[in-house]
Amino acid sequence: MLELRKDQYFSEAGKISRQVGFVLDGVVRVCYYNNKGEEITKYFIDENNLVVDIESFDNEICSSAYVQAITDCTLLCFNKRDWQELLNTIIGWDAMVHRMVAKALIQKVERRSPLVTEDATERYLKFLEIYPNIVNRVPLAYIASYLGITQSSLSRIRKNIQ
Amino acid sequence: MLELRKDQYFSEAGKISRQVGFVLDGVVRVCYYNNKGEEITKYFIDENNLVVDIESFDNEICSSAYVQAITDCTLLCFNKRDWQELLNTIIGWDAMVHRMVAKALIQKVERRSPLVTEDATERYLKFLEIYPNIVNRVPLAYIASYLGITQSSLSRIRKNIQ
DNA sequence: GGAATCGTTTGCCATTTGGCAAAAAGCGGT
DNA sequence: ACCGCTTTTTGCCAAATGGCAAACGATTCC
Repeated sequence: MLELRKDQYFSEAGKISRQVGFVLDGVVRVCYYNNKGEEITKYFIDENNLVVDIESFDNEICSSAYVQAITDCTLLCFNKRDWQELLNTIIGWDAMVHRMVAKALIQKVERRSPLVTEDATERYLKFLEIYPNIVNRVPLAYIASYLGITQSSLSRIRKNIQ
Repeated sequence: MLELRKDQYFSEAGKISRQVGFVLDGVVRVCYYNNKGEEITKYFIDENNLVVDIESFDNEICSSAYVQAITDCTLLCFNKRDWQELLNTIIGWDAMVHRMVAKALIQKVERRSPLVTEDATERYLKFLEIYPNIVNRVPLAYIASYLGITQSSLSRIRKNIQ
C-alpha cells in the first residue's frame, strides 16, 4: 500500500520501473518531455486501473516517462518478488495478467489514435467520454497537454461548448 | 501463403478476423472511417511484421478496422487451427507470441502518441523516421490520413522540407 | 482578512492548416 | 506518341489554433 501526495512521482524517466501499482484512489498521469521541452501528458489513470511501465518492468530497462500523482493517491504496490509470488500462487494469474496488459495496451492505442485526426473540439469531447471522472479533478493544463493543444485554446473550446 | 493485390482487403470492419498474417512482401495498412466518413489510416505494416486484429481474433468479436493491401503483397497466413497447432508443437510459442504482441502494441502507442502533440511538419518527419521504407511505395493521401492532415498540406510540407 | 500563489479566461494578432478547385505531373494501355 | 485516369501540386481565401501578456478567480497560508 502506497500513499502519494499530489505531484509526487510513482516512477521516473531514466530509471527502471520496479513496481506495479494498482490505483485504489486518486488520479495519476503518465507524462514525458518532448524535444522542445514541452511537458506532454500521455494518459491518465484513475481508480481500479493498473499503472506500470511494462517494458521497463519486464525488461529492466530505463523508463522513458514519468508517472505522477495529480491528486493525492492510494495505490496497491507490488515489487518483482511480490509479483512472482502471485504468479506462483494463483493458477491462471499469468494468463490473466497477459490479458489485462494486452487489453490496457489496446485501449491506449484506441484512445490515443483518434486524437491525431480530429480537431481540438472533438478531441476534448472524446476526452470527456473516455475520462468522465477526471475533468474536474485535474488542472486544465494537463488536459490540454494530453490533447495536444494550448490551455488557452482549451479554455476557449470549453466556453464554446457551454 | 496468401497473395493480395493492391487495394484488396485482408480483413474487414464488421467481420471477425480469423487469420493471423505475417507480411513477407509488400505494405499493408489498417484503416477505418470516422464519424464524418473520412478514411483514417491508423498504421502501416510492412515486411516481417505480424498483422492481426488481436482483439477480434482472440475474442471472436467483430473487428472495427479494415486491413488493406496498399501494394501487391505476400503474406504467411494462419487460421485458428494452425495457430493452435503451433501452440501445441513449439515449446514457448505462447510466451513468445505474448511478447511479440505486447511489443507491437507498445510500439503502436509510442508511434501514435507523439503525433497528437506535434505540428504537421514534425509529424511528417516522425513518419519518415518510423517508416523509412514506405514513403515511396504508398500514395500521399494515405500518409496524410495517417498524420491527420490534408493531402494538400502534406504536399506543401514536403515542398518546404525540399 | 490580506497577500501570495496557482489556475483559468480573455484580447490581440500572427501563423498554421483546411477547403475547394484548377492546373500540372505521372502512369498504364493501346 | 496519345489518351484517359489517378496522383500530386498550387492558388486563393477562410477558419482554427498558437503565443503572449494581462486580467480575473480561486485557494492556501500566515
